[in-house]
Amino acid sequence: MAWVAADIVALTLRDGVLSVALVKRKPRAARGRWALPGGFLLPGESAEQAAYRELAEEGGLGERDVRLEQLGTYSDPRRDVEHEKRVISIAYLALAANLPEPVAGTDAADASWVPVDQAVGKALAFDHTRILEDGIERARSKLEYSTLATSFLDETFTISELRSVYEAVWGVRLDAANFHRKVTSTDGFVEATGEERRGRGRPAKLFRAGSATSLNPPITR
Amino acid sequence: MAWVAADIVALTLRDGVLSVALVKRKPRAARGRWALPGGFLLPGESAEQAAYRELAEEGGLGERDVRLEQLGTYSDPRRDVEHEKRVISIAYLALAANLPEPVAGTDAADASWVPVDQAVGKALAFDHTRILEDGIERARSKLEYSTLATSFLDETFTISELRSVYEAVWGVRLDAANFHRKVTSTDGFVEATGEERRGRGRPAKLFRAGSATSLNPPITR
DNA sequence: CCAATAGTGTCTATGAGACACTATCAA
DNA sequence: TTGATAGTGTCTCATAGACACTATTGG
Repeated sequence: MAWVAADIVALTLRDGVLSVALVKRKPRAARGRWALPGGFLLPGESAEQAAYRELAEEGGLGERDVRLEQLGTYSDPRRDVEHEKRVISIAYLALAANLPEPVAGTDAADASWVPVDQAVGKALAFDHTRILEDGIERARSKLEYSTLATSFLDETFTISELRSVYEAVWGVRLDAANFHRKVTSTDGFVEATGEERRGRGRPAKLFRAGSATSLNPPITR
Repeated sequence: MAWVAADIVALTLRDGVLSVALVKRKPRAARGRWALPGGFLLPGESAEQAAYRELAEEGGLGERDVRLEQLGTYSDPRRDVEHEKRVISIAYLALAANLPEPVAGTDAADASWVPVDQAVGKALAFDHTRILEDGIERARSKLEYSTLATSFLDETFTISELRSVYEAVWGVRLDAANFHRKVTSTDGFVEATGEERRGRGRPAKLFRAGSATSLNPPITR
């Protein structure tokens, strides 16, 4: 018998920096420490439903705004010695665009977006640093062979914005010319809307996410 | 509060056919139905430890013989209506070579290897058909970009044997010449032992698994 | 005009796949 | 010798990446 929690690695880009939602805990266990948002499953609720519920409570996000994917389950009996009962955590990866500042719900004294480089350096509660690292690595590798990158963007976006997702998550520079050709020539990755966006320089065509979910060939890191 | 089980999709090649270990259940819930091997976590035991314990009990396998990888956690509240309490399952994928016939342990009236095509057609207990399908798909896709295929083979093997793993798991024919070149020219995938194996035809050089775990570029399906 | 950003052309090197060919054994 | 299996050579086509170039805007 164990308590089952759903915890969430919620990633977004803030000013071009990959950031994760963290909350300052209010419950007795690990009170006052920074942790991933999450909470226990309610009776009759699946872990995925619990994750969506937590996202709605702490971030005001509906199912349409966010892509959720199961990351893994953490069940080491020593992972959470501060609870009286055994706790296992089903971790989810959530990606979304322009997430609002998270709100401190009933279980949190504070909540905010933290650049991932800083977040992995913080001493997070329980084994959340490990979960966070696994989530970042999952996001990095899924960019290669899936269309996940578009989840970080609004419904319409330019190719430059899509490229900057890759550059922010991977921490590399990509050749703009080759990236443009590759993305637009991959069937189902993006589709043109016919609109344009003006700024400094030549106006950029706008695209929306296509129907494909996996990329073949992949975008190489 | 929930009961937590570890269930295992244990795959091996039997006469060139991808097969999965199934047990006929003896416990009250779903008694007499075919299911994946598995069982509840003991106090103080992680899910991974529980999975290894079940493999040892039902297959006589040590940690060295098998590669274990977490597949996912299944937590739908209706996934297991036959139990009185809620049960969630942490599923593992296990790959091994030449597995012995599984033995019926305390929780099983019978146990055997079943070709995966037959197994997905059986009405397995709970949501085990879904878990099995996820496990097969995971194995198929991991062959592409990891060195997982060598887990299906003995410590030393020929390139033809390695190729037949891909052919059995993917259900395709691969060009022997190109496969040989690709595998031997990928750093760290296989390393020659200097030995040979004789049979009909030209003797085949023997190899063992190299130190690499990920394949770049991948083997394409 | 210039700076900035978007997007195209083009060359090269690499690698996948087709398939002809050579090598080495058992029977 | 023949048939079977292992392994190499070689050609073609596709594509990734480098980078020069053109296109279109704001200031």
